[in-house]
Amino acid sequence: MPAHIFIAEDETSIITLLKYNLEKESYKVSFCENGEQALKQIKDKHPDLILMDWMLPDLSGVEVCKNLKKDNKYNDIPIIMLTAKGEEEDKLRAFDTGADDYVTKPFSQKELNARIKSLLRRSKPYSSVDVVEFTDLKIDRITKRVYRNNVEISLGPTEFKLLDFFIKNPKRVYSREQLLNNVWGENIYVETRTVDVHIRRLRQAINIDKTKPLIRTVRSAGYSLES
Amino acid sequence: MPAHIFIAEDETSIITLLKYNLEKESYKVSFCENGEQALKQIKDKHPDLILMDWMLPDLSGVEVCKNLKKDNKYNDIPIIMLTAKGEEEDKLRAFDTGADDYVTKPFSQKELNARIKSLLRRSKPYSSVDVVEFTDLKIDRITKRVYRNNVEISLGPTEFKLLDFFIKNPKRVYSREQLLNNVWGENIYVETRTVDVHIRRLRQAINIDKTKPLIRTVRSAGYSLES
DNA sequence: CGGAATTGTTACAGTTTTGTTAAAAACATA
DNA sequence: TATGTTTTTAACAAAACTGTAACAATTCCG
Repeated sequence: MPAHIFIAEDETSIITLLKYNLEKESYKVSFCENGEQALKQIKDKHPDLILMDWMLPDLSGVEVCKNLKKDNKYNDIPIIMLTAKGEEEDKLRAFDTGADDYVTKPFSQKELNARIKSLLRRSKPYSSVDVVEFTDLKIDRITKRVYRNNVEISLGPTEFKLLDFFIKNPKRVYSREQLLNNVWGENIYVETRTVDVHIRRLRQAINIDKTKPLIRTVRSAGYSLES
Repeated sequence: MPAHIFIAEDETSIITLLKYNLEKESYKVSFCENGEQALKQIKDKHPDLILMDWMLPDLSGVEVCKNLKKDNKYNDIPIIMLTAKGEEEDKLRAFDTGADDYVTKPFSQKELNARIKSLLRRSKPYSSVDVVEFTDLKIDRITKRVYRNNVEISLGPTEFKLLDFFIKNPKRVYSREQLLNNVWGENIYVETRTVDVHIRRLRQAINIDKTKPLIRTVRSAGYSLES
């Protein structure tokens, strides 16, 4: 289970470099080149650590940072600010907004890696984001347990990941392709019909006392988690 | 209850400055000017954070750091290295020995304060007690003895470390890689399946009177300690 | 030194999980 | 109602994963 690092940075060359470097360290990496998108994607993907450019075209990195730190759900994600300016004022402002560390461009890859490792090591073992509830469903990512009405339910690994993904954005409809990409992985070839089968297995598992269906089929579009 | 910060630093002028500054921020401050003494006092006082000079007259800061990080009781105390050298090699070595951050002298007081705040915010609650209990299990880190229902159990060194690690965060599921990193060490090459074998040995050892299983297997994820 | 304890590796068996397929069912629309 | 499309369901074989025992290498200790 590699740590997932999110990069918000508008210089393509830096992204490329970072991505190469971090993936070599076997982190899972995703990125985004502007602030609005970054905020959205971070809330969606909930990475383990964020590398954030101090300046971003539309919504500045500082703003994104502030926004995240205000939200209980996301303020535990450590953030490293990437800043081109060496001035002290900026550094302090980075910390003030809630950043956990910063590096000044151009930075040493090795040093960055060390800082990342240090932050990941220190990040809280349990945080509110690890236990997510939706209606009578509860999923604990730390203990890998799932409950319905406080009754534990046993799920296979794929079904767990599937539910975990759905619960991040309940009510949102995902196509089979989206589910394959997010639950199975990006470069894996699996039949789209396979999703149906796992949806069935998940349904079967969470439909303890034939209450509400919870997983909705949207014909010719996909599936969603409903209350 | 203000956070207690310990300073290990041999330049009196810096100590004075730091002390003045930190007490103004209403931290409780204590200090020491050489390595041997520092190590002793740290173990005695168990501060919340340490500012450690990279070079100390007798026992270097690096050595003190290493020593602390090896000890389960103290490795959760965040350490900021104070180094006069700006060279990358030193910085990296600081992180390697387990330091959580470093600043280069001369440093900005404001920046240091920010880094301290960030580290304190992020630091774990102490797992620094000698005797830890979890359900009917008791582990004494000093005497290295383990009891179940007050009956002593004999464990090999690896099994002891394994249980000790599990008991820090009971119920949390750890992957085999995480266990290898935390119990065996970071740069050691051991097959992941070896974990299974030691889990079995630990299970065998603690399953005295066939009570509860205690160690849970989470398929495709790892193991956890359960009540 | 010699025996006991500890350690990491491997192979095998047993079980669970997974993806695929095909048939049945459900749905939408003319 | 008839028809074509989409989803549900069951069954099955392949793949993945874990538990266990046995073994050799190493360390520990009297």
